[in-house]
Amino acid sequence: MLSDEIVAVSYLAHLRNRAMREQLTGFGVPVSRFDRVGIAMSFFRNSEIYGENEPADYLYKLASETIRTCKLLADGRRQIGAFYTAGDLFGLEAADKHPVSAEAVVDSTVLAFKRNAVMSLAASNSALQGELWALMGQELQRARRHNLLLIKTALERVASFLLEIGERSEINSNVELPMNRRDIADHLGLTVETVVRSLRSLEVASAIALPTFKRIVLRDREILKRMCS
Amino acid sequence: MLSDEIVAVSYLAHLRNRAMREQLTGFGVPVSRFDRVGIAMSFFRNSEIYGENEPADYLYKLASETIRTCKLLADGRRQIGAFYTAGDLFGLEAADKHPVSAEAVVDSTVLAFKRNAVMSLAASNSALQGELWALMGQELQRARRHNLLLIKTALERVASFLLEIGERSEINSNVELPMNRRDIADHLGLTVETVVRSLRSLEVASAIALPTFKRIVLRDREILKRMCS
DNA sequence: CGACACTTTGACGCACTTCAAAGGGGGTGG
DNA sequence: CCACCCCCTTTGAAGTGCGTCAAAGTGTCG
Repeated sequence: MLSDEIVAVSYLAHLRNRAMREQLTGFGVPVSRFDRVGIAMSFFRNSEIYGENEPADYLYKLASETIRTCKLLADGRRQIGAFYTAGDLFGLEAADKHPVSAEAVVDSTVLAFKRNAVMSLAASNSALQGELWALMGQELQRARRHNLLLIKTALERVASFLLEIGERSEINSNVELPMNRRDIADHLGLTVETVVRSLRSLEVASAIALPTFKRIVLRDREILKRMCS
Repeated sequence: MLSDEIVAVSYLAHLRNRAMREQLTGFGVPVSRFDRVGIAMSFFRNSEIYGENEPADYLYKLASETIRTCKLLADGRRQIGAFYTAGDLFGLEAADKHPVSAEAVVDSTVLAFKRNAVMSLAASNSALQGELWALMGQELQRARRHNLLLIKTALERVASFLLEIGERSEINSNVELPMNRRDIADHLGLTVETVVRSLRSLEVASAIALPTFKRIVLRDREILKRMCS
């Protein structure tokens, strides 16, 4: 049983564990077999959940808010591989070390699962195994789509990015960005200034509106789609 | 048994099947559980092994030469995701469609395996399952490393590329490039001209030598490493 | 030998970066 | 509640790395 594996990873997590899991049920977070067990942990914004090359002993499910995975180059350039939102699983690696680090974009809560426990449970549970397989597939797809994005022009990258995060909240067109311009820039392989100018030019083209820094209204997704490539 | 699944995928493959498998043993191709079964198929250079969005019914092991995986943008831009060399497995997807196409860079030979057969065999064979899991992990790592490459400068990209293909033939520093400049450019997200100029400037820096179009001598890997970022 | 595809080189233009400075917004303390 | 500060965002001007276009050079195959 996975529940046997629950240990106090941090004192904070230990204290808040039960209360948080109870809170989580009210958050509209998708429910799966992962939700019943695992250690609830909170992270302040910009704090590190795990670092590059650290042992990948845990697998995480994001309970609330937003996480980014990063890779740093020697000269300080930063690559944000992906943003994860509530309900997403992250931190699963085929190798035993994390090739990227994970940080909280804003104050966030995760459920942590012992990798060994999950993997050994999967050995005898084909449904779980399928879930993990699908997860790896999604990660691969995500990485490949990002590759494709990185060969596009600045405007195309920003438009693609907006559509991608817009998909997650399809119903209304108001998108609340959890990350700042620097995060977006490092995700798209651009500078902050270029991101800003691209957003502005999308606004001029009536594709979007920018009521505040962090809120974007997707006024015309068709224009955005046409600008994607 | 997988051997039951062997069918004639193409007439050519059918005819050459046995003879090719016999030839393959002499090629120094790494041997694994995959080599005993599967359909040997040959492809002329630039011919397509499978296309984007085609059903992913087969998994392939490259017996000889070189394969590239491609994605095309609407306006004709091409992204080469990866090059595969003899012994590599490719074409395994979590989804049931190939998200990228695969083409032969030069005349090449592959062994094809029914995906269903491999997957169902893996269900009862944990060693094979581990092999497939590791393969997905490699693909993910490859994609992520490529992401990182695409945020670098032209010179850094070319240097990284040379070191990567240089790793495969570590012993001597003579690298025989199977692909042309356009393939390299489309892999690195650059133009042919920029690739050429970067190679020339690496030659001027005494990092490499270019005796012919397709042969590159890695004269100083330390310089290349320093130029990687 | 000639046709062809690929590679290389040069000149020029542009998209994005860099550098600099001004313009909010939100939080804290008085 | 206002004032101040800090961080983030935005804008402008100038620089540059890479793309584009054009043409010459090189290897290969019939």
